[in-house]
Amino acid sequence: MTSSYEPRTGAEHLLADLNPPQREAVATIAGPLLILAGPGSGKTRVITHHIAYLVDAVGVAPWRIVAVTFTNKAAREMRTRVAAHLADAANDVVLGTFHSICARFLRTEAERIGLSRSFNIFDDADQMAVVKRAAEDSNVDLKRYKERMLLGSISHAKSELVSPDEYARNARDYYAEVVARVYARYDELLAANNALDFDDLLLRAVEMLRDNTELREKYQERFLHVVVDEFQDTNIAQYELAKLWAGKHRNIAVVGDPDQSIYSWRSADIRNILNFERDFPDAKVVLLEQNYRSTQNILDAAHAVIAGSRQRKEKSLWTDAGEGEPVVLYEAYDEQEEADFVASEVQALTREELRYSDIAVMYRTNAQSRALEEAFIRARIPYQLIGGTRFYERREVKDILAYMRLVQNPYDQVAFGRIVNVPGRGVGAKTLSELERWAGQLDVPVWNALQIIAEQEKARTAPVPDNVRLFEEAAGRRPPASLPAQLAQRAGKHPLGSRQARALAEFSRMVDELVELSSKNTLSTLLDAILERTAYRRYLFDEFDEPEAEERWANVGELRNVAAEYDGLDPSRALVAFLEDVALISDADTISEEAAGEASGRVTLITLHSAKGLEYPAVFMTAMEEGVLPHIRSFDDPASLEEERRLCYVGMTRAKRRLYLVRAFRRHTMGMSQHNPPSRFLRDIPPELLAQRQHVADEYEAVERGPSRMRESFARDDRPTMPDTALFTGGERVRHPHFGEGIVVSCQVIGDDQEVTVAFKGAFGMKKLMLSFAPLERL
DNA sequence: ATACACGCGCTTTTT
DNA sequence: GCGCGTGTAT
Repeated sequence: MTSSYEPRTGAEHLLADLNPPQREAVATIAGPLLILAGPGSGKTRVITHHIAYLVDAVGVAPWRIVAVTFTNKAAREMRTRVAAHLADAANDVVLGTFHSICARFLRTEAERIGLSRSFNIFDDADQMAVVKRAAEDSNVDLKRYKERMLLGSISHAKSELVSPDEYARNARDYYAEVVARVYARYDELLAANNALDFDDLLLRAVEMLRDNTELREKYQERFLHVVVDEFQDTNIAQYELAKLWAGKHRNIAVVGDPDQSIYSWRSADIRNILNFERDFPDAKVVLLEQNYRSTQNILDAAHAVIAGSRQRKEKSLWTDAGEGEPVVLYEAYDEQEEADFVASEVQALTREELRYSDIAVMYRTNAQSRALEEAFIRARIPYQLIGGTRFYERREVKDILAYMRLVQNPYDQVAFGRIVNVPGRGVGAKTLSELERWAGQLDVPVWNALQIIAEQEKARTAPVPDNVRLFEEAAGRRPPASLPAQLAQRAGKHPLGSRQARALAEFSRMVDELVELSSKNTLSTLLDAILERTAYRRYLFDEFDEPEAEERWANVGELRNVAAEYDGLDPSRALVAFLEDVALISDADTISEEAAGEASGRVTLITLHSAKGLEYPAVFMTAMEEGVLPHIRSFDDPASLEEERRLCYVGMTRAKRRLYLVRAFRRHTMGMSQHNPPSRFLRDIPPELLAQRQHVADEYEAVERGPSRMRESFARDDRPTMPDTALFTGGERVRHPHFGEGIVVSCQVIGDDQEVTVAFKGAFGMKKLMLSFAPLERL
C-alpha cells in the first residue's frame, strides 16, 4: 500500500515553506484527494511539491506518475517547477495536457483501432469543413442548421462519450435526429481522412482503455498516481480517463475551484468537481483559502460576488497582505469615455507606482477591445492585445501547414481541398466535384483518383521514362506495376478536361516528390521546397498589397523558424512531431507568455476568459453592465448566469493591488446605441469596499430622459420601478439591439418587473425578456 | 475562374 | 459596424 511509505530524510524542505493545508495536500500520498484551491492560493506550488514529494520522499518512480493539465503552458511551467526539485527525474513524469498525452497514447496504440499512426489532428476549421460536408451528404439544410451549431452538438456528444449510434437512439426531437445523422457521417469522413478531431483524442483513448482489458491493466498497473489540474474544467471524457488511469491504485489527486469554472460551453462539467466526493466517498478534502495574491478589499469584493452563486463549495479567501486600496467604481458616459478613463488612469498609475506591463484591461467580448485600442493609441500607451487572429489560424500559415499535412497523410482531404488551388492552378470547385464524383464511382479515395489521373497523364504525355524501363529490364525485372498504375488501366478515362487533368497530375507529382524529399531531409528543407515549388512568396505578393504581403511572408518565416526546431529529429519522426505539436499547441501559450512577461512593457488587453490563471498588480474590468457581463445570451438560462458570475469572479481575482470596475452609461454595439443598466454583480459588492466615481451618471440620466416611459425606466440606476400596467401590448413592432426586429407577443407584470415575450425574425425565435433589462425600442 | 457586391448574423475559445 | 460567405457579373 502506498500509505505505508515513510518520508525519506532530506525531503522535509518540500513541506517546510508551506501553510498547513498546503502541507496536508502535499503530504497526502494515498487514496483520492480533492484540493479546493481558491485563486492565488499557491495551487501550482502544491501540485509541483506534491509530485516532487511522491518521488523524493515516498520513492515513487517518476514514470509511474501522470500529471495532467489543460494548457501546454501550464504543463511546461509544471515541468520546470518539478525539475527544480527533481532535476532530470522530472522528465520521466508523464506530464502534459489531456490531449497531448492521449495523442501520444493513440499514436503508439493506433493499430489496435484500425487507425494509421500517421493520423492527422483536425483543428476547428478542419472540423467545420468536415461537418459541412457531412451535413451536405446527409441532406441537411445548412441554412437552417448552422454547421457551427451542429459541430457544437457533435463535440458535446463526444465529450460525454456518446457514440453516433447512441445519439441516434436517444434522439428525442427532430434536431437531435439531424445531429445524429450528421454525427455518423462526420465520423465516417474523419476516418476516410485518416484524421481525428480534438474530442476524438480523448474519446478514442477512453474507448481503447475500456474495451481492451490487457491494455487497461497495463496502464492501470503502471499509473500509481494520477494528478489532475484545473479539475473544474474537465469534461466527462477527461474525468473518465482519469478514473480509468487511477482504476487500480486509486491514488487520484484532483485540484481545482468550482468558483472558477467558466468553460461549460466547451463541455466542461462543473459536476465533476462538485460530485467528486460522491464518486470517491473516502476522498480527503483540503481547502486552500489563504491567498497570496490580492489585498483583502479585492478578496472581499470578489467574495461578495461569488457568494451569490449556488453551485459552489463554500470557502472564504483571506490574506495577511492588508486591506489595500478600495476597489474603484467608475461610470463613464459611453465606451469611448470609458476607454479614455482607463487610458488616463493607466497614465496616472504608471507615473507613480506601476509599469505598463503591470496592468491589464479585461472585457467580456473581443469586440470591446476596439475602443480601448483607439484610446490607447490616442494616449500613446503601448498595449498588447491577446486573442484576435491567432498565428496558426492565419491563412498563409494554414496553407503551408496544409502542404505539410498532405505530405504526411495524402488522404487528408481537408488539407488537399485547401491548397490544391493555392496558389491558383486553374482547379476550381467544378473540377474538384467532378474529381470527387469520379473517385466515388471508382470507390477509391480522392488521393488515389488523383494518382490514377497522374498515371494516365504520364502515359499519355511521356510513356514510362526510358531510363526507368531500361534500368528495370537490365536488372531482369518487369517495371513494378504500382497500385495507381494498375488501377489506371482498369479505371477508364477520367472525366476531366485536359487542362485540369494536367494541372492535377502536376500537383500530384509535386506532392509525391515532396513526400520523397521529406523522407530523408530536414523539416526546414521540406518547407523550403514547398515554398519554392509553389512560388509561395510571389503568390503572396500577387495576392496582397505590399505591407500586408510582407507581414504574411514574415509569418511564413516565423513558421519556418518553428519547423527548424525539429531539424535535429530523424526525418521519419520530425513531420509527425511537428504537426502534432502545432495542432495541440495553441499560440495563446506563446503569446500570453510574452504578454505576461514583464519584458513586453505593454498594457495587456485581454478577455476575461483568457485572463484565467494570470495576475496583474492593476486590473480594469470594463463594461460592467447588464447584457455584457452578464452577457445577454445568458439571460434566459440560470446556469449560464451562474457562469457569468464566476467569470466576473475570475476577473476580479486577477488583481493584486488595484481593481477598477468600469461601466458605461451608453454603449454602441453592432451599430446600435443602447443603454445598459449596471451589472447585477456590482450590486452585490458592499458599498464600503468601493470608491465610487459616479458623479456623472445622474447628469446623463437628466440629459437622456426622453419622452418614452421605457427609456425613463431604463435610465434608472437602481432597480427600476416599473409601472404596474404592462408597457407593451401584443402586436407592437419592436427592435432589440441584439435580436433585431420582432413582434410583441405578450407582456406581463411580475412583481416589480415585467416580462415581455417577443417573436423575433430569423433564427432566434421567441424570447422572453425581463423588461428592466431589455433595451427594446418601439418601431 | 476570378472579382466584387450584397446581405446576414453576430460570446467566451485551455486543445 | 464589420467580416464572411454566397451570388452574380465579367
